Amino acid sequence: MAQKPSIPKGTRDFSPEDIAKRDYIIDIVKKHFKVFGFQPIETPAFENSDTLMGKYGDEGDRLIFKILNSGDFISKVDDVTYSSKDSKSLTPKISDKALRYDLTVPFARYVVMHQNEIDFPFKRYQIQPVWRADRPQKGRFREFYQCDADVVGANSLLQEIELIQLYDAVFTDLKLEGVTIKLNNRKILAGIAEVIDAKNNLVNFTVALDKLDKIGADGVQKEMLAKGISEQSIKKADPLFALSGSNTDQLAVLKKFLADSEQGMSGVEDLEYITNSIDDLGLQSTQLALDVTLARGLNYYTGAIFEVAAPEGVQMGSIGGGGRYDDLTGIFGLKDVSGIGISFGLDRIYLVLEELGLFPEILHKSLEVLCINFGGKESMASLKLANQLRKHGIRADVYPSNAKMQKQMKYANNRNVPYVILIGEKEMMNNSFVVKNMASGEQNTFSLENPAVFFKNL
RNA sequence: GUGGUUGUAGCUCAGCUGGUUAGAGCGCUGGAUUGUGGUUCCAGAGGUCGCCGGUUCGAAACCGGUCUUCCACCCCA
Repeated sequence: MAQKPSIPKGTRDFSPEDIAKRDYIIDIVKKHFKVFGFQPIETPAFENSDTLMGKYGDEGDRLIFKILNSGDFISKVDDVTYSSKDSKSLTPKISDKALRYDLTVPFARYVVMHQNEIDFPFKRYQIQPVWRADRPQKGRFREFYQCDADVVGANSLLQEIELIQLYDAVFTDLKLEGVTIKLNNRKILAGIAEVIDAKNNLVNFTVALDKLDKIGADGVQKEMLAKGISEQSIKKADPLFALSGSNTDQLAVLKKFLADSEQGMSGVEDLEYITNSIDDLGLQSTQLALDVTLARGLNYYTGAIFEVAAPEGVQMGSIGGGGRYDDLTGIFGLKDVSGIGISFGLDRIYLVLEELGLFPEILHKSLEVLCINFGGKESMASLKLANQLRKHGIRADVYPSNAKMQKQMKYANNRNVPYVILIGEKEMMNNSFVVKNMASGEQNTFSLENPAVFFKNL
């Protein structure tokens, strides 16, 4: 062998068993997307750079994979830019396309481009890979799948409630118990910043607050101080660090805390309405937990913020996230269209299901029946029988060559085939076939005249 | 992008402070078993020790670089 081939860092091959498991998740997610009235779209793997750049903050820009222009792109760069050795100014001259970074921004672009053919409110789902030039870690890849459901053109809180129920429906169907849907509202965060006099430091404040469960109150306060938030402001925020108890308890505290902030109170009202409605409607297996420290996607979320945490005891970052964005399409020239969406992190859900052993056993059975090949007329009879089985939707195959029985049986065993069929010389003579149950070792003979006797209760 | 970590057979991993021909289990191939897998027994194949360079009489081991793995930070699904 020459040099061993490899794949880029953070990417993966998916083998048949992986695909079976991924399809299992995708099928369930898709099923509920459809049942909730979402319609599928797909967008290109790469977009024009200016569609993506600047939409995810500086950090996001860094993580976007840029695609080099075709042709002799370097000769078209002017000497000043070329010799400046500055990637930031050089990049736009040699690259005008980039790989999709998430599904939300391309969707916003799609809505604006197709606004005249879309019936609003528009509920769309999209399951496609996205790419980030991040450094890989557990559950973090450079190519991974997102499964998004978004509603645009509807700004009632009913959407928030519905999407929480959608999360619940999917995780219940996946038999993944103990998932927590964390809920916050950007208006709450803005209100807090207002009340504690840190309005112009909102992002730094929330990013630091987000780390509360990770680095503790001390760590958060230290970071806030370092980011230029005054000691008085941090002191005023003190009640937040101790916030705990039921959703109702927390809301009561917030109501007092945010009394002087119009925006904050509006956020409290939203959360109150959502949590009350969910209490009313009920959730099957997930739980909804208010979390004022939650601060994701600040670059475009304006209202609700969601984040889905794996069951306790599983070491995994969030397995889903989303929120409301009042003006996402505004950046592409379509004003006043409110949107809200959630995302399922397929690859992380996969890892969680794997860790908890929640994939159904049936996924391992890629083939239900294998016919042993005895060559000649016998193999033709097997092929005929296999075709009859296939017509009834049974996954059946004939071993492709007249190899040793031992080898064929071993193949069936390794592939987890539950039934092996033998049609040899003996069986040909009396027009029959033998079925071996691989789990029990039991063998039964059936007539080739009426194979349905065998397969009717498969 | 910053700091650390890992890489030895198809897989999981041993391999001592540098010393002859680099090991195990599982898997694979063949046989015991010419119509029976999964259990058992016997035999066998399979490695430029991630890659490039350096130190040394001698490197899987030490040093430098590079790629990769995983982890923390940043950020995120």
